[in-house]
Amino acid sequence: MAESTRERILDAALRAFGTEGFAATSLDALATELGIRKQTILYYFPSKQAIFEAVVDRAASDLVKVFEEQAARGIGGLDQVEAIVKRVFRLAVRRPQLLGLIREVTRPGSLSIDRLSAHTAPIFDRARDFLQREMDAGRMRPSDSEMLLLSLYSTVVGVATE
Amino acid sequence: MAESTRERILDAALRAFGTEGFAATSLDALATELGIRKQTILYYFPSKQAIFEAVVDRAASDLVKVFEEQAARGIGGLDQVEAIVKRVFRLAVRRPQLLGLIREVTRPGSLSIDRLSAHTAPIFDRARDFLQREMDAGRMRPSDSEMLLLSLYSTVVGVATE
DNA sequence: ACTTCTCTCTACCAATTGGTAGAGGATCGT
DNA sequence: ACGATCCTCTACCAATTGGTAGAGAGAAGT
Repeated sequence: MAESTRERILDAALRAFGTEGFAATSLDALATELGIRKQTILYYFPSKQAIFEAVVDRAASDLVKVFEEQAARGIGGLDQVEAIVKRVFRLAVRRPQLLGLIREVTRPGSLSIDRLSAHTAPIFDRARDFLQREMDAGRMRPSDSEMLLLSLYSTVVGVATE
Repeated sequence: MAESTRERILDAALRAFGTEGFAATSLDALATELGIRKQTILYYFPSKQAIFEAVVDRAASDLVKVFEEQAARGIGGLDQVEAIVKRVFRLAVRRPQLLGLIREVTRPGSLSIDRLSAHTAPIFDRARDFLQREMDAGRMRPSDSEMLLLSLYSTVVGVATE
């Protein structure tokens, strides 16, 4: 078997949740799309909510992986920030459902928002520490924040028009 | 009566569709929130889809109104563009549900996407004509497009940090 | 007094929803 | 040959969904 049923379910769920939305996606529709029965899905995941959480977990770890890979190169300075943002945005462009998924997670009343922030909190911490270190080392002045924003912006536009 | 029942329904529907999403919003929940019965809603609107379309229509006309008001001042040049973008973004910040609504409209399989573009098409046409005129008049060079983007960006950031 | 129109209600319905219970078919180690 | 485990299935259920039918209240016009 090239891809396990469980993985196939997660793939289809990511696409469906990210484009149609969580509420608009029924287990029956998901199953039909995969050529299986709804109960097969419920064998792998105890509930619809559990599928959503698994999808969020996997998407978040994909994101974290991309982040870590680029962060590990440690070229330092604004170039470092730019490179990371560029890679993350490339991922988002290549898999737009990820953005849709974030939208679903951040909906009011979502039970999975803690799950996402649990994954991303370490990243934000590292980013904060990095900026602090750069500033302490004199490689970046606090007033560079506008420059940073502008730099991020041009990166985003660059990737978008690519 | 300060506000007609029909208007109250549209207000609540905009908030609900824009934040929870179309599929996640049930007529029962909407009615309960308004202290009325679901069938009262269905008296004013023939179907849930019709409510959505009415909400889109109203939101779009709000947007168009803001646009027209600023466009009518006709100060010309990049300042004109900036001023319009600024006002539109202010509206979006003040009523974030509008952005959520756009997301719902642009979902795949949405039947209302034509409805939105019917409202916004004239705006885009006017914008294109405006840019063409400015370029023909020599007040803006085609290579200014990057400048334009940058200008829009700083406007957005400016409004956001406001 | 009677009709008409506007509005909100109760009562009900078929379809779909997420989820449970459990049968049966493979494939495995023994 | 034999359970045991893994997987997918059929059958079913209670709750919720969007929507229909129609009663009744109130105001307005005649």
